[in-house]
Amino acid sequence: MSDMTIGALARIASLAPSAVRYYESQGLLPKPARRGGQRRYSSQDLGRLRIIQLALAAGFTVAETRTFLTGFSATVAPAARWRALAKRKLAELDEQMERCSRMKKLLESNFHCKCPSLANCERGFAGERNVEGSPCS
Amino acid sequence: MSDMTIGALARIASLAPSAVRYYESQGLLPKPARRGGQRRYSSQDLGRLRIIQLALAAGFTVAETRTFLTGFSATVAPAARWRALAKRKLAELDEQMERCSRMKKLLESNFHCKCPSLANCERGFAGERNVEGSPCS
DNA sequence: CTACGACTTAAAGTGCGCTTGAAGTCAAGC
DNA sequence: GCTTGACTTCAAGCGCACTTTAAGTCGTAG
Repeated sequence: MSDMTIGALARIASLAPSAVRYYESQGLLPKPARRGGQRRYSSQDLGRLRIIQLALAAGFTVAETRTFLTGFSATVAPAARWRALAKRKLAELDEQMERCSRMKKLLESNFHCKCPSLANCERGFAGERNVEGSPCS
Repeated sequence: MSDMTIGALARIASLAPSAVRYYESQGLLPKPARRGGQRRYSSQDLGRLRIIQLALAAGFTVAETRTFLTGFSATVAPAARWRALAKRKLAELDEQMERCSRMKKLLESNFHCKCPSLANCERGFAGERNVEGSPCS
């Protein structure tokens, strides 16, 4: 599992080698050991990469992700700032899940009627009455 | 509620007038009536705008959102295609909620220990052992 | 009449998260 | 020795969702 090239690591994580280099350039991944000028990665690096992928997929920016991975090294109270950011992001994640849930409901409410679009049939959307001409059953 | 200018509509929806014009240019909003050359919006337009905002916030692209709003007008089986896309997006929304949930757990697991970063303290992350030197309690 | 603020257009610019291109290096196989 | 393929760097390019800029129009108040 250890001592992977960037190509091998990228294949396992299902992303492009260029993305891995980009993460390194942005301080998300540490500068790895090299052999013959080429980067070599361990399974620990893979673990870290998976955290990065999860964070980015969950909507974190590269800067936020870096902060969570590396902390606030330059401040007087790094842990306190970390917790403050974490708290904010936890709230944002809740909001995002709520939005996804609402969008799901909107889609589902239209899925089982005859309307081929949300524009004609808006039943299920908060407070909206059916638009005239909607083929809603 | 009806007969709003673009500025009024944008203020209510908490976005920039330029964003509303952009949505119109992308076919998300219909071309509104005009008075003295200026766009006038109804509360129905506001309803549609709120759907757009929800869809985009939930991770839909502009093109996907347009499809859900306007349907597939040029195909032989619009409703069938609409349903196929809706089904795919419902699955994607589930995945996104799952990712958010996993990220929340990762953040929470680190929130209550002494680590000021995820890099040092990775407890709670699937399969990961504590990194040596981690101040994890 | 003039000044003001909010609107209009089309085109160019921005920020983010990468990707691509060009030119070069390295190790293995024939 | 030479080719091959995967790697290297750095800079430029891309797609998306807007935003900004420049120059102009409209309706109201003074």
